[in-house]
Amino acid sequence: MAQNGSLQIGEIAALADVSVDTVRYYEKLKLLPTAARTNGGYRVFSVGMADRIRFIKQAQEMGFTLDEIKQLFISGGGENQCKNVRDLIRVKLTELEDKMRQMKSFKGFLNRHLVACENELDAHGKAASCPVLTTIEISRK
Amino acid sequence: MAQNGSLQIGEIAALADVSVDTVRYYEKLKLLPTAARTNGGYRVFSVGMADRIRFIKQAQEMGFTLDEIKQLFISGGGENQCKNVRDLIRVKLTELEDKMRQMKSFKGFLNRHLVACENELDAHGKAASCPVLTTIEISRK
DNA sequence: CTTGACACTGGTGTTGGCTCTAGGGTGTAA
DNA sequence: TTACACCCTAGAGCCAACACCAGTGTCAAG
Repeated sequence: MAQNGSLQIGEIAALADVSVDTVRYYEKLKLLPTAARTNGGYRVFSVGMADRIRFIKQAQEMGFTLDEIKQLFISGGGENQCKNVRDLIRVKLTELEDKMRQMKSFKGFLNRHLVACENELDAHGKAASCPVLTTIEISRK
Repeated sequence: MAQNGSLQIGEIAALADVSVDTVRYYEKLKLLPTAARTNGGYRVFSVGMADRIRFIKQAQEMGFTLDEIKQLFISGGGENQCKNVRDLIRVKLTELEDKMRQMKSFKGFLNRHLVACENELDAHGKAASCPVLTTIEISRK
């Protein structure tokens, strides 16, 4: 609506696929810079802010908390800013790699159970007794 | 303490690396079978329960909610029990694969920034202006 | 100059997954 | 027989990350 490529909160929220509440919340948490205002008191955003919000969302999906993401943005400032960011990214990368390894092995675990499940179903149909449940100690009352 | 290889709540909690509150909480949510009691009213657990608790914790780390994990344990019962578990595992597997793909691309993203960071540091030392922060729109006040 | 869509603030509510507290009982060891 | 570590229950509290609400203001269109 506004010229200059500047958007109001509803528009940026739609672009970034979040709610307006979320945008205000992120501003309050300093995940976004304090937005400028119109005379009427409406926040105005540059289009690029949508990218930043999407970045936040993606990082979140990767298991980062909002606080950690904020650290990534702030990370001390000053002389060693770049170094701090680098260190943070390194830590996050190893965490990510760790988690991926874990997921891989858990995937294997689920896969093995899936196969067992299907064999049992082939052999006994609907009434098959589930081999997954018994494996995970369900039966030890 | 107790013979028979049966443990009390503090012992099983330590084994599974969770708090006693967590164990009681899981029992309340039916993630664990209702524990037997001593005359004095103390819960008693078999050693194997620690495995089950650890399974729950791991599934949780993989992004499953406690409720979903419960579904895995219960999943209807009766005739189609095995089929239900199978279907659930299938859904979870595709979710897991999805997430792993996402993580891989996010890892690449972080890696690229890490490289940029290190180049900048090589070139300008401590005072390097961080290329990550500017990229993610931090500078657009 | 009113209507309707959108925006504002401050506050409360929600969900998941614990965590803590109060007030009490159990059990073994000195 | 007292000390101490552990256990019990019911319920309140807590944190993250929003969602929702009331009461009010803004503003472009007709």
